Amino acid sequence: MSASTAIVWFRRDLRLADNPALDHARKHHEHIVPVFVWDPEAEGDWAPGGAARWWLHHSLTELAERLEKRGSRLIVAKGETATELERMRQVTGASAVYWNRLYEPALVERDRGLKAALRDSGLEVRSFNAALLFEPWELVKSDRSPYLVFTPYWKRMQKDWRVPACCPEPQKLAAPARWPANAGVDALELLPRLNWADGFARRWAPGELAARRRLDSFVEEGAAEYDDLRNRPDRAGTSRFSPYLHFGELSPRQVALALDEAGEIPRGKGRLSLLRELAWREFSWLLLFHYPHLPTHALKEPFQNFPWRKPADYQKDLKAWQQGRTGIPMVDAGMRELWATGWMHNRVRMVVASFLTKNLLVPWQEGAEWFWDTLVDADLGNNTQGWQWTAGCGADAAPYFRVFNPVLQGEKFDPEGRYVARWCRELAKRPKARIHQPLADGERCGDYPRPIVDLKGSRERALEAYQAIR
DNA sequence: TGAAATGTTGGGGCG
DNA sequence: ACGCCCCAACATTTC
Repeated sequence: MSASTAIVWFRRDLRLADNPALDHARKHHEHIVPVFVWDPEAEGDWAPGGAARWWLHHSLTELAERLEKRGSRLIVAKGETATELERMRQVTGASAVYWNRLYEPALVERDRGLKAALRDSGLEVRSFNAALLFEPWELVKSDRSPYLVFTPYWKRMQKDWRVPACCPEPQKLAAPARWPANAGVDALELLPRLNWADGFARRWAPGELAARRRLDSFVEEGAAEYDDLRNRPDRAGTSRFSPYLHFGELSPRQVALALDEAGEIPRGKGRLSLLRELAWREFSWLLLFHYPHLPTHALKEPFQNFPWRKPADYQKDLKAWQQGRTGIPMVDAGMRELWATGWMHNRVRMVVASFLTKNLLVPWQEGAEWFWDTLVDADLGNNTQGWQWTAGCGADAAPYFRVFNPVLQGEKFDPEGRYVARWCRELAKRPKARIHQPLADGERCGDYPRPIVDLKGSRERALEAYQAIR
């Protein structure tokens, strides 16, 4: 081991365990400089939204504490990444920069340029995989083109499956001779100015330690019932891993390894079900990597001609949807849960997305943008692919004529109406049997709004719109 | 990871 | 006992 210094550039790999860039630095260098650079301009239209910034603030704060406990620091900077890294390199005399890869199209390009520039200036630069079980270029069809249908992709992943290896968490990180200036996390001003995020803290504990607790309790308690309960928004049946995975406080390798190591009994059928969900995540990133225009453009070409309504026509409906005031109980419950907690149950995401794109004929990009700003787990791969899947214009998407009926979905997955009653308090005193129904003519229930569209009529309108591009 | 319309089957009530 | 009808339950087709 040489007495050299390495910069470890943290991005969305905000953990110490199973962090290959950090692990590599620790093995090959004496001194480590952990760095985070806030450079939202580099992310183009997809810099973290409001809810994600709240999460990021707390996650960085915790990471800084954890590093301090190990004799190190998190150097936080704000500005153009290349400039900041160069400045830190000069102060510390670092000879290497390491990071874990990101796959957003804008960042892939930025990082490629950065890597070349840093190497030209004489630094050793290496990047690693910390975010995915398989790289987007690893699992492709034999002609090297990406999979466009999930099932064959999933089969392929199972065929190539290997129990993942995780690198260890360092207990001690040697400080450099000289630390660069540290702006600190607060200087990034990531917290919302108003008290919007107060409810987030009641629901969520960001950070690596909480992530690991979540994983442990899932393996011990959640996994066995996951297969049965994951579609039930009225029960705590999902993994709730999504924000931890997005920020890299938890790696998919750690999840898969924990499930592989757990015995048959505690994990039940949950192991394969959860791995399947991880596979969807991988599939989403694969698509985005190979089709960089996906966040704004439908994968299926004919959808360029889809007769979406125009902004002037749908603005009011979009607002009602965002505020959870559509008059459709299941939809409003979901949108209110999102606003209050920065998260929405996946089943309900599909319901509200189907409602926006099909019943309201609002372009899916509007929904994707709203989710981007309000979800703590907003993730360009998952969000893009989820919206395109629901809108019917993506890879292996639900055919356009699959229109979710929010009343039936509610009756099926929230059978006692407890989810709706929780988020739409006005409806809590309604007879259980009718709780998922929109208000009937003349019926009143507090100030709960009348339905902004007729479900049957708008469904037919959506099917007619589909005829236009067939 | 749909919903609704349409088709089929079979049990039971009834003359 | 038998044919007829009704309709729930399930299956298939269509969007």
